[in-house]
Amino acid sequence: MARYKKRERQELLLEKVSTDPFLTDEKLSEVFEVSIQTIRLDRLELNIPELRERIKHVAREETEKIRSLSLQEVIGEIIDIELNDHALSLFIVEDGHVFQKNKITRGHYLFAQANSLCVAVIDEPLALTKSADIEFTRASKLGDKVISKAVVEKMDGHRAIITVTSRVEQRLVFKGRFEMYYTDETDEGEKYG
Amino acid sequence: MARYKKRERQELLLEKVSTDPFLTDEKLSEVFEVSIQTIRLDRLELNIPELRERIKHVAREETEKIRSLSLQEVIGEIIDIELNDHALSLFIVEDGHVFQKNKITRGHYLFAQANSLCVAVIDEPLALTKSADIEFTRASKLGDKVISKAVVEKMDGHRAIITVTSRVEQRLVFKGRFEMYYTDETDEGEKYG
DNA sequence: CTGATGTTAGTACCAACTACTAAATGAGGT
DNA sequence: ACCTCATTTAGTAGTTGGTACTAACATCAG
Repeated sequence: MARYKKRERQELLLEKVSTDPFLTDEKLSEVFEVSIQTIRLDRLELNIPELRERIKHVAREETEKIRSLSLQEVIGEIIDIELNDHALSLFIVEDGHVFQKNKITRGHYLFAQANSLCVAVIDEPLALTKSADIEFTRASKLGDKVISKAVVEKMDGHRAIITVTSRVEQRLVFKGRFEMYYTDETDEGEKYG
Repeated sequence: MARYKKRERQELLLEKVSTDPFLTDEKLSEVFEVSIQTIRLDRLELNIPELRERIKHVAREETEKIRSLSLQEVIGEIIDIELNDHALSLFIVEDGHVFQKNKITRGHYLFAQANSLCVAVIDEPLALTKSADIEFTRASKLGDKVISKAVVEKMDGHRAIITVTSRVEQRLVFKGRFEMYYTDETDEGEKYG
């Protein structure tokens, strides 16, 4: 392992640090077979913060991601809404949403966007999906911006019919017809899921 | 704000630190109006690690959570599978999967379990959901163990029909009929999503 | 050979600690 | 009021993983 020249080492350093932020300067100096000072100069030039700052950063970032990925009320970001009438949301397909092999979006994320949009558009304390007919008309892929539109067709008593269409650059990727159950009693829930 | 007595202070300390792990001993000593040494004695007695260790811990823990919640290939754990015939999976409803208000499972997680089971049961390089008719028959809740069963009804050419039923303690919570598109060409994907 | 670029050494200093000793302050109990 | 034990505070030395700075090498190209 002949030592790298500056340029090369710095590129590898960036990569190393971003894949494993838990490396001290000392460890890095061993990996690259240079002195600690060299590593520090490199970090200075590349604006890589010190170990503790890096860790703090991932800790904060990840806690936020957790909230936005798993605890969020809605998959996708709502960009327009008229309660009990219609709603629009944007969902950007990221790495975790696709099949690794071919980068095609997993169907259930498109469904999740549509489903949570239906829940959101209904202006009642409790709204649950009762049934749905759905169709995936085209494959969407990593990086796509999926715009989903929900239109409330009918509301009577405790039942709403909503049609959803999702498009990437005007082209339909998903459509569905959702039957929702809703009520103003907050703690029902022994009926549907 | 009269200062607390030891017992009380230590309980509050545990709570404080777990809700916000980014607090230094100095900040904590200000909050509780005691000296830094007192805080350190408390941490010693309660086995609370120092700031840096706490941060390191959340940073590592959270990165794992991310992977298990968002990047997993299958929602739920496959417990039995006979390719092109049938498959069973178990999905335990956790905090991130339910509505906070009433702890009812969001529909799209049940759909995700069924959908990913359908993808898994088909023994071909590429399998995509083309359409589905689904029904949520009962509400499932936080802590429920949902067993999903997929049965391949028919396979011809590039099309498979799969019926899925999901139950919590024998009681049906979800059922669906999935139409899947599949092919042995790895990089198709311009058809469905 | 000289100069620029790159690398290493070394010092002083910092935050946020641990580990330890020792002194001051309570709060009761009799 | 006095003694006592628990609690709190103070202070010192040492650690990790750094920053910031100065100064001394090393390497190579023209």
